[in-house]
Amino acid sequence: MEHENGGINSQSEEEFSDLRRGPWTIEEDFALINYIANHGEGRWNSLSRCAGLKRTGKSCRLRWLNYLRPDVRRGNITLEEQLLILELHSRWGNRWSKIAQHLPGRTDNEIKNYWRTRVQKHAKQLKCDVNSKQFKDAMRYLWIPRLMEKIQVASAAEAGAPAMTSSSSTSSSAASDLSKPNTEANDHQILVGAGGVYTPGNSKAAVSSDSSFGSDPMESLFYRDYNYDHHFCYGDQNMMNGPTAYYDQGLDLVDQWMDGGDAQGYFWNDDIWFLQHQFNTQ
DNA sequence: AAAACGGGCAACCGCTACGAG
DNA sequence: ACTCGTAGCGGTTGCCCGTTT
Repeated sequence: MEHENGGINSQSEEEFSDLRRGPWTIEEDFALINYIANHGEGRWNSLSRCAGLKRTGKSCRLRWLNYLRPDVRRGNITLEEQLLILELHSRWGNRWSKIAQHLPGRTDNEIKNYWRTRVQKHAKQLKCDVNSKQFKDAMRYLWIPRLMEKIQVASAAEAGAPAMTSSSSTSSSAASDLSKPNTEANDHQILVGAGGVYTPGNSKAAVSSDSSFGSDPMESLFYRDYNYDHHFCYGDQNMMNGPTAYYDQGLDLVDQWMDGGDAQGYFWNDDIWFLQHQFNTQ
């Protein structure tokens, strides 16, 4: 591919006759780190020149922000982070930078890649579009509650308490209760992982339709955002049809999972068993 | 053993927003 | 009001590497 940097900021960059592209070398990384350590970041075009790097300012900025920055976190996306990503994406869509602001140390690029490689893969395997109502409902009512339960179980196990499992729990499974046809409880309750029943009346935090977060996004997730009346609908008119509509679609989804489910995914694989169990034992 | 394939991820590209002059 | 330089965003590309055939 020919080099065609047509952006406004390309003029000074064009002065370089031999701009480097592609993967960064250790030497380049050190040069960038050392320069920023001594002079700070910003003014990326001049920074690149002064640091002796034959890279565009853009490239330097990206390398620093996504890889070299001291506080950047790399590696496995935790369950909590997965939950946040799913929830925030359902709220904001592909606003990767905005989503990344709520995951300290994670970059927009990493979150974007996670979404594309993991989440979209599952949608593909379910033979539905990642933006389809079907898939979004699956996320909201099956995947997210399941993730929350896993987080609760993990934290309980970490604290030495006997963990509640999907099969042994009587009241902890969001999916199991949500999967039941139209009941009074389902109209007004969202089960928060293994932590018990959440209703609009027992919110631990003020229930608000405000789309912004408080200081702790995770707290918002657990105690505020899983309020059916105020948040789960997200203005989605179809969801106003209530749990019965959800139930029918949930069954459809589970059928799809059984037919063509993922055999590799981490929690997804586990969830196939979980979902099968939930829908077979009701 | 080697080629083909596919997933994951770093890096690039095009574009917009914004502030300074 | 306009131009220019810069920062930042989201989409896309292409490479690397593990797995499968």
